[in-house]
Amino acid sequence: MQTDCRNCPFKTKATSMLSECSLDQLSSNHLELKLKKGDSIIKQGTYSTNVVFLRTGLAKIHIAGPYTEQIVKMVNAPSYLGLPTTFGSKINQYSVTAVSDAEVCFIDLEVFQNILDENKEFTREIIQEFCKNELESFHRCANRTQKLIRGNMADAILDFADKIFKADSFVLPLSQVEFANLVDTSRESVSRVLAEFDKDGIIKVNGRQIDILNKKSLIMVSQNG
Amino acid sequence: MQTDCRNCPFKTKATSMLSECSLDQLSSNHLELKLKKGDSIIKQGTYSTNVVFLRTGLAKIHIAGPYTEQIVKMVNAPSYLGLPTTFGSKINQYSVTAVSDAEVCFIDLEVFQNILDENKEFTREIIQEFCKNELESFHRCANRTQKLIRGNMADAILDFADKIFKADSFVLPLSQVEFANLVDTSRESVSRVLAEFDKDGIIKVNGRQIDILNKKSLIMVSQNG
DNA sequence: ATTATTTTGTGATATGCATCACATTGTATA
DNA sequence: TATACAATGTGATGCATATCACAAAATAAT
Repeated sequence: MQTDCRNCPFKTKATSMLSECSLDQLSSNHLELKLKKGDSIIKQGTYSTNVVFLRTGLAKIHIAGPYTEQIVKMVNAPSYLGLPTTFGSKINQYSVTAVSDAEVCFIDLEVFQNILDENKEFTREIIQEFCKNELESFHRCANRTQKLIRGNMADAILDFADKIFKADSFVLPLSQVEFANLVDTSRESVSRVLAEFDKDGIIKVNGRQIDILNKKSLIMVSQNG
Repeated sequence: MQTDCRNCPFKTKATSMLSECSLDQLSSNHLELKLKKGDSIIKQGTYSTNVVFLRTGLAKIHIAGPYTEQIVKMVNAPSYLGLPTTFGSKINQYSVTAVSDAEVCFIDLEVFQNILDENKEFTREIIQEFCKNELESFHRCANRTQKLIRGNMADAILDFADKIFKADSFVLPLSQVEFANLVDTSRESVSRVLAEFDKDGIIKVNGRQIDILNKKSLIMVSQNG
């Protein structure tokens, strides 16, 4: 597909400053796709030389662990996906799946690399992104294993509210099984703890609709393990 | 301290290809230090605008979790430390401490940024490094929480052997408390499981001296949770 | 050498949560 | 509209492992 990236309304800050030359190269070397909820964006174990730009929508990054599928991260647009894979082994080390309808652009790695080489601002933004991710994963590592399930679930709910939806009412984009895989627990515990939170008046649960009623309590729970 | 980085024997691949100009800049803008085991390299919560190049030695990256200190990663030389902090908030988000004698260079962030801007090869190497780290943290995330303690301890021992020491006999650079913080368990469990592994003839434990006797068994254990 | 302090070994107990089992509801499919 | 299948709710049970409590050993300090 041939779209002019100059007019892409989903550019990140740094992409807006790409040189004309780079924008041209990008325009003529990317494949734009509209995806539906549940569609696979990157498949673990398959070969790939593309970087994926998530223009719109929400996705989950997940890995086949030794026993179950583990969701390691939720990502919302705009964001670049698949860099670790393409810069590394070329075999995807994880899967990415849309959990909402989404639009993505597949960019050839070589083109992406050229753009990096020729646009310092863009490179900085990418590196910053990596830095942020690394810190996040450190914190996740330090939290997840020390807190009890209630704490981790509170964290996850707060993350959805603050980082993903930027609202205290939202529809969970995950089933309880997926939620469990994100929070490192069992499906049953997710069900039970959600019910507890509801009973305690911290959140209101209605199917997958979640309304945070008492954010302070939720934060308290997240801090008490 | 004024040393000529041109002759530094600890350069990484890409650093060897830095432009003359960049090497000059680096030479006249870094502080070289010799550290002893236990010395702090980066302190969580303090302000910093330095990137640290770990020339020689072994370090641990650790974070104050909600309850205990958590070791999120072991790093051996040569390696750059502190990038996520300096590119992000300038307040160190984690601590780094030498667990062996070590040599480090403190490089001003501005200088480091200039070098990134002017040396594509170097930038690529740094990005590759980030990619590798991200993958590692994903895998850690997917493993740690699904495996039982025996599996995680086997993993950690294999990591030390393969990634850190590149030998099947080594002296653990960590106390049992630290080891526990690395593996997300209690000090007591570390003691017990090490004794078990020894009893089963998988490894030989002598104080902190570890000899892997049966690597296949160890790998088996690591895979069975 | 002697004392103090940290590190390690090991039993007994308590508990958070996974697992199993099945009922119930909700949602696609024919 | 009926039927199949997926997602959820909820009790009962078992188990891995954290925690507690000391003893023993090793290391550091005086």
